[in-house]
Amino acid sequence: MKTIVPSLKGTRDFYPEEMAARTWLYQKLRQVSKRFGYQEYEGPMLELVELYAAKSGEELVNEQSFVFPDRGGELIALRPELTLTLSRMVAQRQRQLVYPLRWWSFGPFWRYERPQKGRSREFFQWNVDLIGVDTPAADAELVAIIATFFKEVGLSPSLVGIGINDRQLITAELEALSIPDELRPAVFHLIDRREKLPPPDWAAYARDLGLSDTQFTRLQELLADGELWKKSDSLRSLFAALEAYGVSDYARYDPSIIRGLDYYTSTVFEAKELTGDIRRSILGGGRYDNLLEAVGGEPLPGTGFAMGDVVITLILKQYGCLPPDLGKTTAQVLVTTFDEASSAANIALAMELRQAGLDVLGYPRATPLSKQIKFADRVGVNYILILGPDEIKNGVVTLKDLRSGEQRSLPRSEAIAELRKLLARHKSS
RNA sequence: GUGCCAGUAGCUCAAUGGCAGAGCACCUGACUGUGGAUCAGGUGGUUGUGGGUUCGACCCCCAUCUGGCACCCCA
Repeated sequence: MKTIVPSLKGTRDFYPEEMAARTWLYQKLRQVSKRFGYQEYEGPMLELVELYAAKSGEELVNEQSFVFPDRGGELIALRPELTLTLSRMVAQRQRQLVYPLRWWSFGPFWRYERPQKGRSREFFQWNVDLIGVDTPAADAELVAIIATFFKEVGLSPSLVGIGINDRQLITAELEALSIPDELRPAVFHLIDRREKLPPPDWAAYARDLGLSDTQFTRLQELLADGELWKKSDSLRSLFAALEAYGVSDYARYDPSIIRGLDYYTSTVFEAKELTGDIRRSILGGGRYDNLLEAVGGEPLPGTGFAMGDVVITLILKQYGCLPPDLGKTTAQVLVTTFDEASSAANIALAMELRQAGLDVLGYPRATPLSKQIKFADRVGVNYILILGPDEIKNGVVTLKDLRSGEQRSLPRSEAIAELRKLLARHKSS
């Protein structure tokens, strides 16, 4: 074997089958986003590092981004997320945009992390944001979009769920426990770790942070309290709205959801697979009411979420939700090339079909029919047309259905209409 | 960035430190105007890469790359 220059760590090659899966996913996202009236947008893949500095979270920008100096010495980042780009784009036109603003996007992102199942260095992300309103109903709309998407791709509430919490609620509870403000980020992190660490380690971590025994006990009670949300006006409204949307079966209160990014101000949520072995979250999001100010705009509330393509694709594959014929050609017909003499007639026939709107493969060489039929079979075309000397003499074409194996000859002038009929029937069945 | 596990044909995997193999896939033929099934035959490898130990290395040692698991972080 010759040496092939390897692909870069953490990148993926999209062969036609994977590309078809990605496009399929994109179409689902697009459909759901549109259904809720969101508009598609896109930002640059390159941003100045300072856009992210201290707003996304130390680690994300300092350790987990691709950063390099450009020829002028400016520090450039391959975008690790979209929310700050979105905030900048909104801030730049803040006075002329119409609110509430609803935008969505699907594009590539990069994070310099150690690749693992469900995590690559280059990935695609669905971003959906609603800006200009700070109501629980706005958060509920986003959760409803997620639930609608799950339903649309065939993931039932028994397979995936959306956990919801409010950082303000937890903050208030921590204050009630006399946990000092400066300890809050650390305690948030502690809460975030609970399901990951064995209980003794978790307890040790809490002690190391300086929590007293009573504070620790109360914190555990908080996290076990499935009714805690009832103390929060906004969470009560949010869950009531989800009821109205008819998506309550996907959503549930989860006091341990905190999220890592620093810019979330109140509502936070996260979707996960409920039963399977994929532990990484499918998507995450929340409310970020200070972000516009942070990038130099006027204060403006916002809420949104992001879903990576890697985990969701694994899950869709696992549950057989992806269409089965993704690796197949999308061509509908193969026009064979019988021999050199009839080659021109075959090319002309193929072009006629294309002009009629059919997706048509030709065969760029005269070889035995057996080869061409085998090719059609393997590539996944269902119909083939044969136009050889006999057919040309009689003004007909031979149409073969590869699934049934049946074939018949029909007047050449009727070929298009007949194919359309067969394709329409096949599509509807 | 840390620790652990793995890497052999296109794929899934064998091979006590002693001749690199099987199944599937692929190609050819049985079948020169007809695919799938069956049968017969065939192609395919610098054992991830580079060093070392050894008479001899897929096997042991070191480094490195890639993937996976647990961290870290997060989509």
